[in-house]
Amino acid sequence: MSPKRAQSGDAVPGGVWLREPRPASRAPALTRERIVAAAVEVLDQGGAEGLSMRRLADALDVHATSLYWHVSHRDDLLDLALDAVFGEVAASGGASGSWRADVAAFMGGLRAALLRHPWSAALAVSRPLLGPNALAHSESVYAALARAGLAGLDLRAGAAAVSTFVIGSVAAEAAWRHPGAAAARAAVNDHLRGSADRYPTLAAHAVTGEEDWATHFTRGADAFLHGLAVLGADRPEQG
Amino acid sequence: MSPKRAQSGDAVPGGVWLREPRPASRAPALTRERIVAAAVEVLDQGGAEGLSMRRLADALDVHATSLYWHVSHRDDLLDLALDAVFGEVAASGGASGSWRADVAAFMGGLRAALLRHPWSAALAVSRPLLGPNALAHSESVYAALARAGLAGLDLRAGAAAVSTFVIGSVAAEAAWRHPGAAAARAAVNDHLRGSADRYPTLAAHAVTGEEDWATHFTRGADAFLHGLAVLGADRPEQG
DNA sequence: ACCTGAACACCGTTCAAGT
DNA sequence: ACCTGAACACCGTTCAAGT
Repeated sequence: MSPKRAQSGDAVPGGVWLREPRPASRAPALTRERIVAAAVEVLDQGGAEGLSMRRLADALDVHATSLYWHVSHRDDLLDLALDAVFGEVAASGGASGSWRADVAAFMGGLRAALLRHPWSAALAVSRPLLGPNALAHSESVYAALARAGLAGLDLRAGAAAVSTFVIGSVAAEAAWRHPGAAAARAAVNDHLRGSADRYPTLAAHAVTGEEDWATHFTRGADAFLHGLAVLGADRPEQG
Repeated sequence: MSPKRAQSGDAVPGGVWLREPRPASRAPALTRERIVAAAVEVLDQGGAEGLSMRRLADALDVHATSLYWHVSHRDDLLDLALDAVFGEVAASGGASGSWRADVAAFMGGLRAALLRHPWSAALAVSRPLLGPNALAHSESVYAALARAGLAGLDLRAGAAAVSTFVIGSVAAEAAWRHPGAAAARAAVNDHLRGSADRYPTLAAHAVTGEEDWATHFTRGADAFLHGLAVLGADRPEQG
């Protein structure tokens, strides 16, 4: 628990033999990679608000203030951890012939990675995604949409919309995946049914048992990709 | 600054005249409405992380612990403030004849309200939107999409996608609207141009001066609504 | 019913000091 | 170069007490 190592030997006679020699290569105990890996683990267990500098330091058997040598804010930690999640997205090559199938695959891959780390989607909406892994993913989407005929502002809008849709969907899904979500959903259904006069359409159509998030997602993505295809066909060249 | 009122009179002779009589109607100093209004103001000034119980209490000339009589967590405050933002969305009636025009109007109205309170979109992605104003907005969207021919799972997926797109877009936009965003954007552009080997498509197409968020948004929304129209036409009836 | 005040167990971050 | 330890200015939340 408390970070201690045998360093300053007490004056015990013959104590040399009991002490480790100073390591020759002096490899730093902490590295960015170790810190980020530990941060992802802590985040997986306790969510974003469970990641404190002290708790992370504890997990690394180190003092909280030591982290500041490798990282300048807590926010940096979050950004690094988030990019690590983007790094888990299967690269899945690229040109399969159909840009639409490629983009759908990218979206599905990102969704899977974000779902594996339920804290990540909520974070991704509000932070600029500029890490190397996030950029690599962006590059793939841009390339596929360019093949669809999008360019300039349309291309940027399309790519942004794709990310926004995936990340936003997972964030919503993750918000409903906590323990006790079933009870919460039942309470919502009761509330809607009881307010059928104020929310008639919701009472009739929004009430549901366990939602099927996966087809929810693919169906929305389908609609979306269809719209993008039309956008590409409508404006074949544009700066 | 510090919350004080003349209550317990010191034993000054004739001091009765100097003290206010105990107010007859004993109206509570704090109400939920006052608290929420103040919270929105504090959030507008300092963002989500600038809202602390103590700071909010200060703004209301009250002790921090007094807030807990009216509200049970800080999270409640955030949810209430968020629903207040949804309350700012112009109701804009409904049936204009074209469901698509109606949904586009709802999306634009929500975007405007969220942009007025830059902290709100990032919050909206990760919290269930169950306040009365959020539900009223949902009801409008559901009703319009039902007129488009969507039903059952398609309707829920479509409505969720509409909200997700709007809220996610504003969150991204808000993240780029801080002071110094221009410098940040320039740095990003430099970085992308310098990494043209790794991100060729980004270097060619993602680099831009000041982004035009509004047309960015409407173009994405257009593509999206087009896809939803197809979804409605493809599956005219479905539970 | 509504507000105060003290208290508890935390936070992120700094900075001088050690090795 | 890298880590420690003390310190500062905060946090959310509880609970008994006042009126």
